[in-house]
Amino acid sequence: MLRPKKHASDASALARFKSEFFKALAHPLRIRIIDALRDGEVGVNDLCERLDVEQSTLSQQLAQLRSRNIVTGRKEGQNVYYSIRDRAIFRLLDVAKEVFNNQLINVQDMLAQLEVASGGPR
Amino acid sequence: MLRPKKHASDASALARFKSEFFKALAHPLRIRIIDALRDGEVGVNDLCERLDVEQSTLSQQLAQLRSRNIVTGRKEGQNVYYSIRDRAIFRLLDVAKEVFNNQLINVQDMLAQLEVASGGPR
DNA sequence: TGCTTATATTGCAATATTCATATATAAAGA
DNA sequence: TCTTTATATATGAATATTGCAATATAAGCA
Repeated sequence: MLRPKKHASDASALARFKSEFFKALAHPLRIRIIDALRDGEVGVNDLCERLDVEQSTLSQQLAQLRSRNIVTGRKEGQNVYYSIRDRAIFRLLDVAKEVFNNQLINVQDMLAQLEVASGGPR
Repeated sequence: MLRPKKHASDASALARFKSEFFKALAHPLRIRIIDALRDGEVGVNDLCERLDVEQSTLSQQLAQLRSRNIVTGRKEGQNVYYSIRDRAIFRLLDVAKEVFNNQLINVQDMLAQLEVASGGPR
């Protein structure tokens, strides 16, 4: 063993944190929220209509993105405007898109693949 | 509405697929597996020892990475050697690290933050 | 103060994920 | 063939995540 287990906690801790971060991106609605914030801050009300989801559902997902420091909310009067904290996030999404493109499949195939991967339609 | 709902399925489908992809990275062990494959293919047996996990647990997580086209396994005799399909994955991890660095916190703080974000230690 | 609008949070049932044990499969050797 | 070794898969219990409905909070207005 190069490193005794007692000293491996750092690498493992980093892995835990990284995975927490990716978890923030591991939900369709959260991806759509981030995409909706590409061009700057958007109000919750606006988001709710654009994404066509329940208000409480949106608020919950926003809370997750907040707790992972991905978005930040600015309160103005009764409204709250959300924006992305670090635009490097978009690069992350773009690199991800690149990985998809490398796989040379289109969205239709992606969906079919999705269903295979998850053992059939839910 | 700019786009009627019936035509929004593509963006939503892409979001679903992206989130599936990030789900693959949303687990500490899977991150560690990917990291372990940075320098080329590694046998399952070797991985199992390096990562210090149950054989079946490792095999299950490898199956997830396989089903999402992130790794591929090459069988040689009784052994199976895994490798990363597309090295763009590593760029993804590197950009993620950059996001962490932008937050200007160290691993210790990350862990503390983890516990707050998840509502306390598990 | 009471009313309305915007957002957040709580409670809870449904669903999904994880991990270990046990079992299956497949290759190699005796 | 029987045995061993390597890997994969099935089963099931524990845990985590999700999304809706209901409720709370907070700001602005009558």
